[in-house]
Amino acid sequence: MSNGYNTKSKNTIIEILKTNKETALCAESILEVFNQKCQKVNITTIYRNLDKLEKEKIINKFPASDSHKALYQIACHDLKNEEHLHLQCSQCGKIIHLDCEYMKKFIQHIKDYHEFDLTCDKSILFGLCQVCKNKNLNI
Amino acid sequence: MSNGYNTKSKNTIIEILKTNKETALCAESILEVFNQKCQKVNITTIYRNLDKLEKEKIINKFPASDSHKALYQIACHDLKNEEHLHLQCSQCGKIIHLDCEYMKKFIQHIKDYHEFDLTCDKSILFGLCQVCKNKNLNI
DNA sequence: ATAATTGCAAACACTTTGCACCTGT
DNA sequence: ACAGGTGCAAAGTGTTTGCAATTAT
Repeated sequence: MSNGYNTKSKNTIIEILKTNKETALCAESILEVFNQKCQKVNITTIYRNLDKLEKEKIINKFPASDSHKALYQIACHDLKNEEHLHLQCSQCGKIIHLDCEYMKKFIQHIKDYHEFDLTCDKSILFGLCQVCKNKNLNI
Repeated sequence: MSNGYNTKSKNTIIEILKTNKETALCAESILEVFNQKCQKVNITTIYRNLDKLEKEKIINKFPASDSHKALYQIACHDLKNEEHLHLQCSQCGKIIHLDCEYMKKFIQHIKDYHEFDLTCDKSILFGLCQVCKNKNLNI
């Protein structure tokens, strides 16, 4: 019934992910921020809390990608229950939530025409964001 | 200049991936087929050949997905150099190459409006294909 | 002949698990 | 009091690497 105890670790992780809404972080990065913020915590605790938070649908887990690390992000409730796709910059890790007509049409088209039901919250499209593109030009 | 020696392992792997065009396989699955087909080979050899074949652009590697394993597929030259997206059924592993107007419009829109350059050959959209959908209903 | 490929064992990185101890309710 | 959370060490999984032996050209 309950979602377990209300521990400091759990709350701190939520807090960290909330202040990093536009980025998806890996467990290790969350640990780093955690340890700067307050007392040291073990990576195991991070993983266990992330698992719980995912089950509670408070956060969203993107399975290991190019970097071989799973990425976590606070669940996006602005977009309600609407299915939407995510873009991730391979360079800086930033996640862009796609919420536009093109995306909706595209998903519907895949369903209708290709007879394929997308699992949006497990699907990430990789690429390069504007900021990194420009950064690369200046090198 | 050259692409190394022409070994049996390398050719067998290409052969296996060619007879599995519609699916993307992980290293372990390729090994299984390999060992049924002919003499035993080590998983290390599979990985090393896959790396080489990817560099030679003969195969396409999709970074670790939901299953935590990288998936490999013979490069799709039917669609020329045209960028296209891939759908993969989470259940049966089938890969669908998307080649339609909606997809092209969608990619262009992401580029123009969201200022994000997709890396199509690293991006997989997960979901459920028609066959598996029906299979699940009959259970 | 000699450069590339292979097998094996060990290393690696990320993640999970077992168990004794600690904390929240 | 006791269910649930934590730290530590160890194990697990997929992948890579070092090195000596083998194979392709």
